[in-house]
Amino acid sequence: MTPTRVITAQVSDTGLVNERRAHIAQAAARVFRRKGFHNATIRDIAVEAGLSQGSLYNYVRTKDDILYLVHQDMTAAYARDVERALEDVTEPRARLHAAIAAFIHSMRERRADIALIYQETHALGEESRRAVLAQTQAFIQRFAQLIEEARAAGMALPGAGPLAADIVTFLPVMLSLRAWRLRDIMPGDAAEAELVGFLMRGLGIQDGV
Amino acid sequence: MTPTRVITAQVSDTGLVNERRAHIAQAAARVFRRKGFHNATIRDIAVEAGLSQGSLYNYVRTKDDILYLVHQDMTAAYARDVERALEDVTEPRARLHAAIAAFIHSMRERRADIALIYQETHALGEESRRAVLAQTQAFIQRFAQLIEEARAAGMALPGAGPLAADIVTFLPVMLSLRAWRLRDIMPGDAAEAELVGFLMRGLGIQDGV
Amino acid sequence: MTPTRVITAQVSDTGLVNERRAHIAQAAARVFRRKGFHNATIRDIAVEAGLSQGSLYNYVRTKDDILYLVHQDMTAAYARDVERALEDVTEPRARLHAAIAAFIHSMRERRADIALIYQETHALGEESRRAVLAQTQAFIQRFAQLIEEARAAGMALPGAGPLAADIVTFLPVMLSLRAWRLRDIMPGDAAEAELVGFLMRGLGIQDGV
Amino acid sequence: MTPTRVITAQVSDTGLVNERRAHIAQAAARVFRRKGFHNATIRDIAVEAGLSQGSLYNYVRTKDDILYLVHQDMTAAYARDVERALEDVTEPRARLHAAIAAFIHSMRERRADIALIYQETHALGEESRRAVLAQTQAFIQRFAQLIEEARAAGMALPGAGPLAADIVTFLPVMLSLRAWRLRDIMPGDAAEAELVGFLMRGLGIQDGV
DNA sequence: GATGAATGAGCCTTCATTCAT
DNA sequence: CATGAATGAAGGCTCATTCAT
Repeated sequence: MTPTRVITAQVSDTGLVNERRAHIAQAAARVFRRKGFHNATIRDIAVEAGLSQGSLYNYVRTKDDILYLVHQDMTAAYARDVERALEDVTEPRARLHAAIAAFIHSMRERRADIALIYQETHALGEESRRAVLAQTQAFIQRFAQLIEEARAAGMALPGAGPLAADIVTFLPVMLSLRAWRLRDIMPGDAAEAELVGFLMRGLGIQDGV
Repeated sequence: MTPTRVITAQVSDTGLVNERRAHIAQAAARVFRRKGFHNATIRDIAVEAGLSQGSLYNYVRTKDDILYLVHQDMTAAYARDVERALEDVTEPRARLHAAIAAFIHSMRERRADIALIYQETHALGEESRRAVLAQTQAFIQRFAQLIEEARAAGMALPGAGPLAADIVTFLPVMLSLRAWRLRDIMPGDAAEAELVGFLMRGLGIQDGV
Repeated sequence: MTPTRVITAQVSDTGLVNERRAHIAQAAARVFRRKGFHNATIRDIAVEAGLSQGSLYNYVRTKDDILYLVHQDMTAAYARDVERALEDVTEPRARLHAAIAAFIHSMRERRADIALIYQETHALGEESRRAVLAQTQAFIQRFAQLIEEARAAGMALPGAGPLAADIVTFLPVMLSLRAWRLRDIMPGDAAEAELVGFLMRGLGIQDGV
Repeated sequence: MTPTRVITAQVSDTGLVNERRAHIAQAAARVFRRKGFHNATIRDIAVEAGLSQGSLYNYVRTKDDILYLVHQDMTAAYARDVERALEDVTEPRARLHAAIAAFIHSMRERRADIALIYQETHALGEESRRAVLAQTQAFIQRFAQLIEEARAAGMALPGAGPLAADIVTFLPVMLSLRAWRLRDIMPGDAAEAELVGFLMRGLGIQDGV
């Protein structure tokens, strides 16, 4: 949510800076998906973004900055997917269910980006990594909150222990990190459904009650 | 199980080759854990292994070979952990339970190695990656088999769908990839216990029956 | 004539690229003459050219590219020598004579470069070699053409068989590849004269008729 | 003829040394023809010779030594071809003709070896190169001698100047260094015939008189 | 602010030669 | 004498970053 880390720029026009950075992050994401972070060069990214190398460095200080921008965007993206799914749902039990389903769906749709995150987070510099993990942490706690609210609304969640939010936000990542297997086993929506069911049972929810 | 990929060596003494390769893989793993694959240099690895750069290349042909050796060893390691846990257990339902618990424990104990695998598999060359994934696939199918046997022995597994083995072999990875969070939440064995419970419920197993 | 092979550059300014490449080729030629292609390092060449290694690679993609540039330049150089000698000569019989004499002279003057070509053409990559040989072939055919024109103009060339152009363009190479001997036998211009005479007689030309 | 350069060996049994060296030179020649001198490794040569690397170094001190042995053998080979052609010919004018024809034939048959010599002589160390050039020089002088004897026997050689022996021993090299062209122009024996004719006319010999 | 050429540190890999067994 | 593992010095090439224009 709140980007912890500040990237300093050569350019002073803040609006321009933000606009360009978003543009750079998107271009970089495309390149990273294609070649991975380590095989992507600054040149590649500049070309994809339609900028000169020199210009790029007016908005970003290091390659690490770019990776950070990409992480931030991607993390924000799936968080946004979940929030969007919650927009029209008010009943707490339904909200928890909707969030889980939305997250699962998001993981499958964004599997390429998610894989990138899980592969390259460790390549971030200390500071960047901390900022990204904080962002992820906030997302996990969002789920903890949803669980709490469902419970407060009377939902029986006998299976929801201290790790519940972590489990719920981790297992669906399988749709990305195990995509190489799932491809051959079953259609994606069936996989999503099975995961939803598994998580529900794991939390101890019987028939959505 | 059956290593698909063969690494050719300059040295002919097979015993020596195997011994040295194991040594190199261990040294490399230490370096990779410290700096990641891309930031680790062959020099680093040679020094850590107590070899000259030239000697290293008598046992390995490329840096990719080293990463492959590391992957293979680590994948074999947790598979071995599971097999060991099964050695004295014969009853199919107990075997499934034992395997799950052992795998979960292994993931926590080997969390550094597991993180390495999940971060760097994509850095493997095509052929190496295929070989490693085949090895992983075999491991997943081992669990599919255990589930099948438990079911054949009369165990009710209403939650075990086509993805059961994948889920069981993926969720515990959380103990590695989310180690940065768990550290602050609860002691490791409690986390293990919670995961075991979650998986059991997810599979639809009631109190171990 | 028409350079078959295209070298891609990192730098886009075409004028600069051409200028620098010419400069690099000359520097490289000096280094190659001194140490041979295989013993010359990119570092050597960069230093000789007054460039950094990195800069060098902005104009050239591989060491092979450099060798190709050198070959191309040198081949063009002696071809140009011959063309220049033909500029003011119109009578076909005189043109053939002028071309031969000019080529012989060029071989002696450029003996160091020619030796380089004959020693290192085989070190060129497949594509480069083909391009250079095509260039050489065009030069040989130029002589075939001159011979044809002389014959059409009524010159008796009883000795000019299918290999005539090859012979005429090969024998003078002796002034380069046997320079180690000629040095001790006779002055260069006398050697040139003897070769001219030999070729003339070989072609069956009597007293320049 | 007289090998100027002495190679010191680790092994004292002279007979064994000579035998092994001949063996090594032949194996090396095969490897060199296949990959060129610079791309051939000592390992390649040892394998081809059926020796261990260590053993090889008992008979030879450096890679340069090997190249020297190969040069010496190859140079001796075509010289021997010429001598053999002279064995049954006594008449001086016929001897000159036979020598030229034999040399031309040898150049075509041994074109791969000859190309190797012309490409790699410059890779020889100072001392080795001098020894090889001395050997070549002796061969050239053999031709000078044959020319002299033919002249003494009454042969008119108006075209034979100071370079005659050099020309006669150089032009036929064309069959090797221009093999890439001749392949497409005419059959090898026709090429040989044309060269014989050309040299004869060049020397001023009319119809073998 | 934009551009893109320049830079230099560093990496993977090869290989002739040595030497302990 | 034979073996073959060990070595270390290079070498070609890449690329993030800088900086003059």
